Amino acid sequence: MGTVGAEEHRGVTAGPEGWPTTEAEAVAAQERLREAADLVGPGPGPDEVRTVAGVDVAYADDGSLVAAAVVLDAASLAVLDESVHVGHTSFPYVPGLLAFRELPSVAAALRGLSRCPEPDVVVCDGYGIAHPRRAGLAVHLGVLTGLPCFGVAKTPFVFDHEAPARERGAWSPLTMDGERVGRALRTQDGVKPVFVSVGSGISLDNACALVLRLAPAYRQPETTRRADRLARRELAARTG
DNA sequence: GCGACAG
DNA sequence: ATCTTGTCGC
Repeated sequence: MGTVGAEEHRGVTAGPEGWPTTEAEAVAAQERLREAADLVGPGPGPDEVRTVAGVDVAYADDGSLVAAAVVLDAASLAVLDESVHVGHTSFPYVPGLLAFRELPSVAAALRGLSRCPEPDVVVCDGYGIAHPRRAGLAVHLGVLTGLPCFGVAKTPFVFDHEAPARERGAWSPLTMDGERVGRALRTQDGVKPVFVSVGSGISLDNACALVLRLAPAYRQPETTRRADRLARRELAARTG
């Protein structure tokens, strides 16, 4: 259980009051967080979701970063609102503690949404309860914002799963110690699946149904693609 | 005990 | 995450 590097400590004042600055504090915060997550309510079903937000962060070599939030119309996938937050890293990347590196900036980007400040659902780039302490990025953001939230990751991390059938829509359980923590969901025929796990305020069924609507043409949901593109474009514009 | 490990 | 050209395929 080490301490965060000294250079990484600078700037933590920019984060929320009481935001962890060491790995030990972060782990303790996650233990408390899992209690606050809503893993019961099914949340909004596919036909009840009008607006969906996607968030992502892009990093530069010098420690600067750009967090982006994009809100899409769930039916047409048209962009309804966009927001970026420019900042710098205040916590290193530590497997299992990604939220402490990304969330302060992501929260800031969400606060910057002016046209559509309260989307029906938020989609994260990473995991929810599929996490060593059941407190991944999406759980954290869901509790922090009070909005239904789930995660869509690109790699299996440390979980087990059988390959889902080849067709779009096919899925198989993502497990950890025999416990179901998410799903490997095929969003395109013959393309590697994405890994969906609940954060808070929405069921796994509803999350997966929404992911399929958000991914009509590519592996990843449009929310993530749009947020990723926006963050990179803004970072490039501020760099060389 | 050590290493691997979302982005 | 980021570093990076061409290349195979619809």
